[in-house]
Amino acid sequence: MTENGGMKKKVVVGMSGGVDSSVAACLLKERGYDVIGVTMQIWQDEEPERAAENGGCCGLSAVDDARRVAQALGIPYYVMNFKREFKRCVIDYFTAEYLRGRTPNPCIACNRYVKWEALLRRSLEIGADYIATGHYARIARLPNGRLAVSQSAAPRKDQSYALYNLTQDQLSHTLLPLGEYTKEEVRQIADSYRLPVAHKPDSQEICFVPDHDYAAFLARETKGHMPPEGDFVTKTGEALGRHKGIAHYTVGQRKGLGLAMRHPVFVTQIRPETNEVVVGGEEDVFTDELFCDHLNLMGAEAFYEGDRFLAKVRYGHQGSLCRIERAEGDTLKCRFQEPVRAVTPGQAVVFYRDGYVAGGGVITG
RNA sequence: UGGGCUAUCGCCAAGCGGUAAGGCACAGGACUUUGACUCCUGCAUUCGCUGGUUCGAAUCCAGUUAGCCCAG
Repeated sequence: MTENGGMKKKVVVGMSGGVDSSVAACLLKERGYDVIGVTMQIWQDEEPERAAENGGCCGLSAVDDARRVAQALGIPYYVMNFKREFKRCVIDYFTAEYLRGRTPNPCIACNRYVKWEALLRRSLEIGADYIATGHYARIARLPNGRLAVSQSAAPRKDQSYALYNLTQDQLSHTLLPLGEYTKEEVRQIADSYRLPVAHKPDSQEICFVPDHDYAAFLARETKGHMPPEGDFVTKTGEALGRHKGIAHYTVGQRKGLGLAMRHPVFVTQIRPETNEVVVGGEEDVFTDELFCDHLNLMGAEAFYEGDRFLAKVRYGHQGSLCRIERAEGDTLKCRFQEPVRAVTPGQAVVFYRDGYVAGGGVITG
């Protein structure tokens, strides 16, 4: 017996070796799917001893752990190499954005282009009907007929934001089995099935920059061709000191500026044209309007002036009410009811309505 | 060269005879499947230097050094 009436549906589960994706595979198997475990090799070092220490969502202990889980579940398991796609769609994008003084979100790019494009394509090629991941989010069919990612049953852990850029076609081939569970429940399930990764710590930070030093990573990627030093200035143009190069900063940043003022100072703007980093007080980092481009329509078939949404400006943002002021092509402008902190070019803005993702885009200013 | 002022942690800055506030910066940790933000913890046995007065001085006195300002 299966949930899908008769024919066993085949699903490829992207297994990172962590608890979440392991439980995702486990749950799908329980529900009667024909489950195949796959770990994507995307950036890891070849030397296992070095990579083994990296616990990230895509770390390398990854492969060992994922294989063990697959074995425990009795499902076939493969490692697929997507380094090429990852380099092009994630790392190169990540680097280019920072060099432009913007702040990328690599997880979103990885989801859209590596997991849900490269992995999905190859999964379909080997006869799968779906791919699945351990994201905390759900997928719903809306009254208008469109598919949309909706927020997880566990609000604290909701990861719908990172999936806003998926297409209708991609969603139609996607299962997110963890959407109804909380992190605690997932760990309990892992425990009850005696999965070897039940108590593995959560991943964090950028998977391909495990030491958290993204500036050093950029320097390696660019072979030292980093944007030059420049001035820290106030919004009125007063020079306050020297910065290390625009790639080292992001809007809203406080730490690492080395500026000893009477009060904390934050980056309020990065100006690539003049190589200036503008700083100001806490109040200067709030704004009530936002522009974005590369709009991806998900639950909404279009955006119109006057539409109201709850907008998230970064992963983990609780969301702020806003109203669309202009929508042209795949760009739009919205205004927030209350000022929002650190609206940052390069980051994604995701528009929610009734808990589902209506769409989202890349912040331009 | 006279006269005045100021010298306290990397920066700003309390302190005014009773045994070194605070802010910024910085470091470490927590939080976090992005960058940030936020939170917690740490951070001058010592107050330009040398003497003196005092039970006791960063705080008073003398000298000295440095910087600033006004006279020249």
